[in-house]
Amino acid sequence: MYAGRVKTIQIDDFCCTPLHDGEIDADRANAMAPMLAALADPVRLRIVSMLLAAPEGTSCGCEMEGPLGLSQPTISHHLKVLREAGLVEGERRGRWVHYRVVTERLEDVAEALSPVRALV
Amino acid sequence: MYAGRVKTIQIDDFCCTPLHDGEIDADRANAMAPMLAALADPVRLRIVSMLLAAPEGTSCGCEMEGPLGLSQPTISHHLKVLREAGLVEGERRGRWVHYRVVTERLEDVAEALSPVRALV
DNA sequence: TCGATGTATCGATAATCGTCGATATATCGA
DNA sequence: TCGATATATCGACGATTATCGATACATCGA
Repeated sequence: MYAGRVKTIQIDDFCCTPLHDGEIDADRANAMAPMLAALADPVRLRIVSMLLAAPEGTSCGCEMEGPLGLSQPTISHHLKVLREAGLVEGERRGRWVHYRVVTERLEDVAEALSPVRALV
Repeated sequence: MYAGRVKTIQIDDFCCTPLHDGEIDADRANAMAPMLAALADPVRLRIVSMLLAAPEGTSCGCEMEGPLGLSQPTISHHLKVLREAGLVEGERRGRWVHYRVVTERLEDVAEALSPVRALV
């Protein structure tokens, strides 16, 4: 075996091998970020959790003002963010709009974040 | 909030049963939101994914400028956000800092977002 | 039709965020 | 010690965000 000569490089004179995209490339990252941003708020996390825990998985927005301690426009804003991220859906029933979590979307996010599954 | 009186209530004159906190109460929501916020950025998602895909699960920051197309201060900023969220750790090796994903933390986030597990 | 109630939108404000250039700090090789 | 390289911090800028009061829209009961 030759002793060295591959170049006069020191073995410590580089940091690491080149990086490449992993499971998540630029396009996927751009698609996922808005969903995570929609969840990255304490109020919206609680909304999602409350909806999941509601008797039939649905509730109207008017029930949320009390528990969350926020104004109606603010809650409407948060529901809109969640809706636009595809994480909840609203269905009008008379005066009220019943919201439910789109569990498939939520699962997708959870799945994408699971490093174990990403590595298997 | 109920629209009707508890007494002379019409069967259709209320929207739904009262809401309570689900799996995620206010404290937990406040604790989780920063972790999700750290992940709610395309650049940081790619950093995490690249680290997970790196040969030994680690890489120095200097390898990221090229693939991400961002300046060194910007990448350093994103790594700091991920560090402060507990999602990555950095270990100094000479001139370089080798970063790795704290997979346990990432699993925690994924777990908390999985509605199936939350309901079982 | 009218008044009451739930929801959405508008406009404003204070706070946060992503990005960069300039600069400081840390480590190595010479 | 000095110069080179990797990383962190600082200061600034434009963009986005969370929140609210005011207001518009939608639906119901009377």
